[in-house]
Amino acid sequence: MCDQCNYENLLSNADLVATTNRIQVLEIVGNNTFPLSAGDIYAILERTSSINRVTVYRILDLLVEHGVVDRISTGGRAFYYGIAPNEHHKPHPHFYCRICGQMDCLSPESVTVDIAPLLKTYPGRIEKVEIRIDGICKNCAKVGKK
Amino acid sequence: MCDQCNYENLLSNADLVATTNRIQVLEIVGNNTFPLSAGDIYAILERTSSINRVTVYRILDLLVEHGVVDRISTGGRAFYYGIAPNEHHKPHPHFYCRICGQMDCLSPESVTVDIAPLLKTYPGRIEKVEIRIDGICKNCAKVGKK
DNA sequence: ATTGCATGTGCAACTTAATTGCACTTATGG
DNA sequence: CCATAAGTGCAATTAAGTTGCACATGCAAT
Ligand SMILES: [Mn+2]
Ligand SMILES: [Mn+2]
Ligand SMILES: [Zn+2]
Ligand SMILES: [Zn+2]
Repeated sequence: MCDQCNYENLLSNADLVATTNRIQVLEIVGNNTFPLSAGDIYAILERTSSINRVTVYRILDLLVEHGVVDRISTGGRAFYYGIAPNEHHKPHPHFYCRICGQMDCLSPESVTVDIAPLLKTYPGRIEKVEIRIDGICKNCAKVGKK
Repeated sequence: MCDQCNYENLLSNADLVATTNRIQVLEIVGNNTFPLSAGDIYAILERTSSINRVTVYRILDLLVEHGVVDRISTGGRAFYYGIAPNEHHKPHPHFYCRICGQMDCLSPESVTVDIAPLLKTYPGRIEKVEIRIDGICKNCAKVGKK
């Protein structure tokens, strides 16, 4: 297991004390193969822990602020969270199903982007490029809900 | 003024009765050079009209559903709305300032995207590709808020 | 003209996701 | 041990959007 996959290291590398709550939140985000909402994360945690809902929000904010976790917008009302891009985890687009709310990670190669022209001309500070595909996932398409 | 720039035509072409309220909402969205939130749109409208807040939300939903208006997600909590892509209005990315919440339309050429590989392999239905750049706009960068 | 119906709108109440204020707890250095 | 800061819990609040239901308006069939 590499340094980047050890959640305690990920936290301390980001100048964050590795508290039990933080580790647990980060484990859920990191072990999941697709991004989850704060509500999803809390629902999973509360089965085994007595962590407070607000603490989950605060930890997620903190992890986003320190670049450990990525806050991903959806076609819906809640944010989703996934491990932030790093050397072991290339930036990649996501697919959001407008029926079931499930978010998929797409391979970095599935969509190619070039923001060079923007970088040359944009007068503000660019911090993040988010690419999201919206539609209906395989499962929901099968069920035939249009 | 072309057909696509006449808002009453835009509505009837989308099989929507051109009521005063719908025209007014569409005018605000269409005449603006950058996307606005439902709250922004309502704030502008209520100065001169007695339209209800809920009606604004319902009209925006309807316009999105009929492909007249585009619902754009941000790095923040509210959706923004702009004229949907059409032959006079190419799809383009947006910039969202995390400080002031202002959203800019970027030129279609500023970012190039190729989703061909995804289209070949993705098993669900793809309805929309959204590209959003987050960061700090020129004005807010100047003020020096980090 | 009167009725019936569908569409459009207004208003109050509600929901969801997230945030805030403040108190309590835990960890750490002196 | 104490002082302080960091971390957490809980209740209340907010922001954005949604829902239910009543009223209004337009139009077609009688
Ligand atoms: Mn991902
Ligand atoms: Mn635009
Ligand atoms: Zn789905
Ligand atoms: Zn700004």
